[in-house]
This record gives sequence, C-alpha cells and structure tokens, in this order.
Amino acid sequence: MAQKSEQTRQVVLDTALRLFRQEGYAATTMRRIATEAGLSPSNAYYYFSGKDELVQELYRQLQVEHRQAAAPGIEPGARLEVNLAHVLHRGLDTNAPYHAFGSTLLASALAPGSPVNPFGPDQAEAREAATGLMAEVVRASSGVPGGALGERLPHLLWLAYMGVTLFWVLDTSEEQRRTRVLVDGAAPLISRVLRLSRLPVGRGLIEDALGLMDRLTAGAEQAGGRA
Amino acid sequence: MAQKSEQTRQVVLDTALRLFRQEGYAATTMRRIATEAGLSPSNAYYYFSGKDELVQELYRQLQVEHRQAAAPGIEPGARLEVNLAHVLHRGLDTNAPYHAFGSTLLASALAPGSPVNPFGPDQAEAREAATGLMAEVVRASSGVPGGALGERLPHLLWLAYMGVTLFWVLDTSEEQRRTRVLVDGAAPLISRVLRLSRLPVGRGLIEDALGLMDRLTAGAEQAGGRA
DNA sequence: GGGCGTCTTTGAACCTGTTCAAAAAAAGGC
DNA sequence: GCCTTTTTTTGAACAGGTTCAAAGACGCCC
Repeated sequence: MAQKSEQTRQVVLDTALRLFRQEGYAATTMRRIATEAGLSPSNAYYYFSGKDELVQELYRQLQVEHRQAAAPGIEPGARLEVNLAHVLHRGLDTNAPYHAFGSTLLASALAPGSPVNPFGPDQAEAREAATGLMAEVVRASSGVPGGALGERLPHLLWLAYMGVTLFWVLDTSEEQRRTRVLVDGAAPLISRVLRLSRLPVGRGLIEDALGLMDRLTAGAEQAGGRA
Repeated sequence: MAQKSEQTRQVVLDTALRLFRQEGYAATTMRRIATEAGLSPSNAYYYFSGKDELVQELYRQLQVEHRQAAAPGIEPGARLEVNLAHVLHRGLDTNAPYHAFGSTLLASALAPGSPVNPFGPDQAEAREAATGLMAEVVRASSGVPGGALGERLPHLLWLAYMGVTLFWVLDTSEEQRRTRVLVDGAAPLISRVLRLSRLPVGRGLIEDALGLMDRLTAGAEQAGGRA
C-alpha cells in the first residue's frame, strides 16, 4: 500500500523537524535523522533529495502554520495597524522555535536558484498565499487607501513581513523581544504613511515609489524586496 | 624570515579568491585551493582557520575596495541623491564579480554569531568605516537636513546600502541591471523623503520613526536593519 | 505457488571540510 | 658546527552529505 511509504516519509520528516528544533541545523546530521527514524541514511535519501529539502519542508510547514494561526484572528472593521500587527505577531510566534537556525533558513531561502527563495518562481504559490493573507488584512480592515496604492497594498505588506522576518533572524535579544517592539512600532507607522497618500506631497512620493517598483518588477519576474 | 610565511598566506588567499570568482563557492574546495596554491590541504589550515575565514577575508577586501573606489568620487556641493547614487553604484561595481555566490556571502554574513555579521560586534570597525563613508556623503552634499535626522542620516544611508545589497544578491537580471535601476530610482526618492521632514506632517512621522529606531537599538547593541 | 515488475532498503563507497600528531625545515644560541 | 626551540608542512584519519548498484520486500497476474 502507498500508505506505508507515505508514513515512512512522514516519520523521517517529523524526526528531522524535531531534531532541527532541539539540536539546531548543523548538529542534526542525516545519519542521526535516519537512525532516530529507524532506517538507514541512504533510505532517507529515497524520500528526500537531501538535507536542503528537509529544510524546505520545514519552511513550507511554517508558512502553512502561520496562515492557520493568523487568518482566524483578523478582525473585520479593525484598523489596519491592528490587524497587521496581529498577523506579524502570529508569524513570530510560529517561527519562534526555529530562531536558532533562522539564518540557515534564510541562507537557503536567499540562494538565487533555491526552490525556497521567496521571490523565486518555485515559491509563487506560497507567495500568493502569503500575499492573500495580507489581502485579507486589507479587505477586513478599516481606513485603508484605495486606488493604485490600495491594489498594491497586499504585496507591500508582504514585503514588510519579509523585512520583519529578516530583522527577526538578526535579533539576538531574549525571545526576540526587539522584533516585537518593531512590529508594534512599525504597524502604526505604516498606517500613517498610507494615510499620507491623501495629501498632495505624500501622493506624488508614493506614486513615484510605486512607479519604481513597477520598473523593478517589469520584464522578467522575481526581484528582491524593499523599494 | 617572516616574509616567506606572509607570502604563502597571500598565495593561498589569492588562489581562493580567484577560484571563488571563477568557480563559485561550492565548487571551490579546500583541496583545490591548496593544490593550486602548491601546498597540502592541511597546510592551508595553518594559515586560515577554515573556508569561512577565506570568505571573511574576501568580505573585508570588498569593503576596502568599495571605500577606495567611492570616496574620491564624492562631489562637494552636489545634491545628496547624486553622491548617494555614486557611492551605491561603486559598491555594485566592486561586488559585481562575486555576484554568483553573493548569497553564500550573505548567509555567512547574516549568521548571528558570525564575525562578518554586519550588525555584529566584530564588524563594528568596518561598520563605522562604511557609516563614515556615508557621513562623508552627507557632509559633502548640499540640501541635507540638520537636526536629529541629519545626525542619524549616515547610519540610515548605510542601512539603505545594506538594503540595496540585499536586493542585489537576489537580482537575477543580466549584470544586475535591476539593481542599477533601484539605485537610480531610490536615491532621488530618499532625498525627497528627507525634504519631507521640513513639513509638519513628515516631521512627526520621521521623528516617530527615529524614536522607534532608538528603541530598537537601545539596551544591547546590534539589531537588524530596515525600520 | 511461481514468476515478474515495481517499490523500498541497504551497505559500501566517494568527496567534502577539518583535525592532529608527527615529520621536516628554519631560526637562534653557543 | 651542533643542539634546541620555533615555525611550516605533511599524511593519515574522522565525520558529514551524498550516490549507487545490488539486495530485499511487495503486489499482481497466471
């Protein structure tokens, strides 16, 4: 039956993720994963092409978890900053157990050809899901701008999430408190910048920024974040 | 004589950097570096603690090169955006040959305990040098704001440089043209945002952003970029 | 039950980064 | 020149990721 195979695969994956959490990336050897999962090292390679794929698997799982943790808490009618902060905080909650090897994850994620590069084609689906989560935030919240800016807002907020995650990886404070401060501080700021688009000065600026973003993503796909 | 030793070290380093450029990070094995440098693999370890240190060496060298390439071209009296774009472009020039394994470099640089983490204590000197370069830009340029914002400007511009570098690493366009577009587009935008600080609306916003940054860097040191 | 094709599993091996104790070479003192 | 100390160099070895050909287990048709 196909279930046995699927089951073995799952055991390997679970063991790997547990070891990642408990021992970190480097200390989690393929041999150990295999041994603790009750099979030979080379057998693990039958199910996963390598250590990288295990990391990718973790990456994917974290994204799914994040969405499940964040989506139900989005409050219809609440201000954007509230819902945004909520979604960002849930992201931090989800990632917390893996902070120790966040940089390994990032390294794997930022490699240009990597299938987990969040800006790459392989992650288009996940990216759209994440952007969709932000779209949900935008839709549910009050006081969001319309027009060209409103359209792009989900993507922009997703970029902000990427930025927060980058900060989180580098955050060495206990329990990554600093990143919490960042989220609580940045959410209202973002909200205020958006409101600025109603004024002539802000309007021109934001339009030009969006224009630049268009130029950056035009032609081919996949460009880095942070406009 | 001590020169022989120093010379051997240099040969190893040069060989490593050449191979990094020609073959990329993964394909450049310690054994190959040693062989092409004319010594045994273990001998290379007498001079460098490992492959990482070779990468760090490259990292350091790039920073020095960047400063030397950028500093002379800063035009006194030119507008901030001009000088800023100049410095950023020279950074791209310097890094260009190593774009292929930029992500490896980043990975190594973003590891929390890593000696090349640009936000970490080990890089304080290099960070100050880079911030100093931006301070030079600020000092030489016309139309820069004063006050609290002016004081922080070098640091902020350095953060912008980090952001551009991150974008560059992810940039898959030929010759990283997209990053050039980013620099040319972002420099004027930054300049305009700074000018916004003269208006009441912008003023409050910027003050709050700076306040957030203070809170993020307060207490301990080293926090990630992107406010 | 016997044969056959596919799916799983394995042990041995390769290549990597890295370490280490011991050899070789160089430097210094007398 | 010879002995001692320090600096350089080396070969062998270890652990880790990964590959591969061969063995084993399984399901299915007759």
